[in-house]
Amino acid sequence: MNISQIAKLAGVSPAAVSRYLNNGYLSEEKRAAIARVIRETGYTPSSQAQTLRTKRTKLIGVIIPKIDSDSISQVVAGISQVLSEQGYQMLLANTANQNSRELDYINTFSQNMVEGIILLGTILTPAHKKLLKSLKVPVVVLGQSIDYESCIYHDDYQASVGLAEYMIGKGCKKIGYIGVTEKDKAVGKLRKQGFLDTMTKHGLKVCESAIKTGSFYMENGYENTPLLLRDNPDLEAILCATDTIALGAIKYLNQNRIRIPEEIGICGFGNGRAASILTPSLTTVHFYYWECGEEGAKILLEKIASPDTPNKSVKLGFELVKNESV
Amino acid sequence: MNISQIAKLAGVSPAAVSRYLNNGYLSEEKRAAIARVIRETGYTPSSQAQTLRTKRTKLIGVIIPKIDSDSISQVVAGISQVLSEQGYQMLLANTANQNSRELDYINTFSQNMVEGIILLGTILTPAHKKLLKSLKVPVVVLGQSIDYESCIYHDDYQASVGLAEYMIGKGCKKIGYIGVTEKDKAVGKLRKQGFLDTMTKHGLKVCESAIKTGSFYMENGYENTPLLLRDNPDLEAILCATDTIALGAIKYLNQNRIRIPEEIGICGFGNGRAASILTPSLTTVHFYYWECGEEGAKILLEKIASPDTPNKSVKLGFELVKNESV
DNA sequence: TTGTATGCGTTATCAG
DNA sequence: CTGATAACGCATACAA
Repeated sequence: MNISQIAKLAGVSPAAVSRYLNNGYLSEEKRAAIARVIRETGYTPSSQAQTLRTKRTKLIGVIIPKIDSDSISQVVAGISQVLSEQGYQMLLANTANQNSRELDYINTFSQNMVEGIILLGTILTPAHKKLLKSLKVPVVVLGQSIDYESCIYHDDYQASVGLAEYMIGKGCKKIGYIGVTEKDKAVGKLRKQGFLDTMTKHGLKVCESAIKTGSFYMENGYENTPLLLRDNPDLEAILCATDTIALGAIKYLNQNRIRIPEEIGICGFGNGRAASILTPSLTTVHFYYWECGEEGAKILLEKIASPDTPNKSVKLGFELVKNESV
Repeated sequence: MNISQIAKLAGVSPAAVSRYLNNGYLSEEKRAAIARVIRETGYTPSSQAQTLRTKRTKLIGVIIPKIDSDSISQVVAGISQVLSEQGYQMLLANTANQNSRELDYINTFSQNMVEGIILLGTILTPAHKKLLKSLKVPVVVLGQSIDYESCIYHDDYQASVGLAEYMIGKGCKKIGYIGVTEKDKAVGKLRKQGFLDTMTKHGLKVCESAIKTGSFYMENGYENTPLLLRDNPDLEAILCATDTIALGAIKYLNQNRIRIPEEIGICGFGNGRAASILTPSLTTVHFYYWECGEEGAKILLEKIASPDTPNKSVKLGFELVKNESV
């Protein structure tokens, strides 16, 4: 069923039907006639053909490193809400932690298809910068601070300082750290730096063996905690770069009957669902993930509406969640 | 940049370029010439125009009730993997638990855009049935058993029987239940029925006040647990229809220093990330969520490839995760 | 206010 | 093997 068949049935020209669809000039009678035919036939215009003409797809590409993560799924939920309110659809691409696929998806998306791209950033390489700057479609990067595109990010450094101060305030002096690759500037580098700087400020040493690095998964915490304890028998607490890593650490400690926080204190980042349920509940920081997605989508839609809007970079706050694990 | 400009630059006809793009008949020299021009210009074909001709969008619509859920995000991850392997993109629609929006999205998707739809089912009404049966595009329903479309679902009933048997085997006689609306056949009705049937089979009574119903969120468990305890002072255990609900119950019990499992046993469904981390760890059943998404996507792609494939309905198994909470 | 004619970028047909 | 040409379904400039 296409526009000219409808026109024929309604006894008008295809152009009239098009005008009907787009609220153009039309007499009441014709309007009514067309309305009736469309209702009876259940006709809907082809969005492909519309796009071919108007160049508007109403599609936003969203690229994420993984979907089964508390924090990311919240960001996506925030994005999803704003987009659907504005009549946009979300094309979701999951790189499954294969960084190179980010570039592929950015390309695929930008070639055609989407009007804008939201990238949940992890490791942003020079190749990213080059590719992103070359795009015709607007981009917003979430979770990492960059200077060549609009971005929304969390105050990872200060959050880390906050947690470290809190741990030190609780009397911990010998604190270990389990993090992720520093190639991830937000989660890997800044959180670690905030910790180290705070320790230094208080005159506390952190030797090389008290710092471990691994993946974004629970295994990281589970496998590095015993190493940390082996290398630092007098360890009093562990700061983990994410709640998920902290969960892995807790799993190991529980299994080995090491009491939290009496023997070892634990902190994470992200305030995931499990944090408040655990016994003892996990001390962590709350980041505004949902808002991050929401705000990111809004900024992207603004950029689409007026392409010459200057880049914005928004730093979101955080809240210390002082629970019982330290 | 379009196909005829490329053709002009390469000194061939647009048709030749099209053939180049689609692996048609072409001499080596022309092929080389076209390849060079395409490389130099960075040309990519317009997927809209391609679609307009071929009717193929390479888009799959996926409709979910919420994104920030352990189980759902795993299903989506499974779907995502299969689709991307096959060169399909995923259009994700999040209804945010507004059931009516499911119908809207099914309509939007099916009108144009997508070649197939995956629906993560919750409450399937007669309106759903009518709409789904009227669609031209293939559909696969995940998580609910229905007879008019292909579906992949879990053995909710037997899983519930398994948990109930296990609890009874542990000596519990007075068991309460916190569930969700029975309009959700899989999670609401079957899980409850499996529990009730098993209790009856063992000659154990479950009075009305030992059964509570609420949302899919933690609040359900958190708010209904005290009611359950008030109405049934001699309660020995609670079976919760989801891990998330169980987490809410555990939160309440922890806050009120009611020991698990000594005073009250707890079970859930789903084997979410938190289950094994909790102390005591949560007894639950493992469902194959990732595989559910994977299998669903495969079946959908089969249906797209050969539209007259008969409907399939696949029941996935489960595994009892015997942890410490009961 | 209305209709005609044209083109968006591609692919399929068909004659060469 | 190749190229001209006609669709695909729609929106718009322009003429009426």
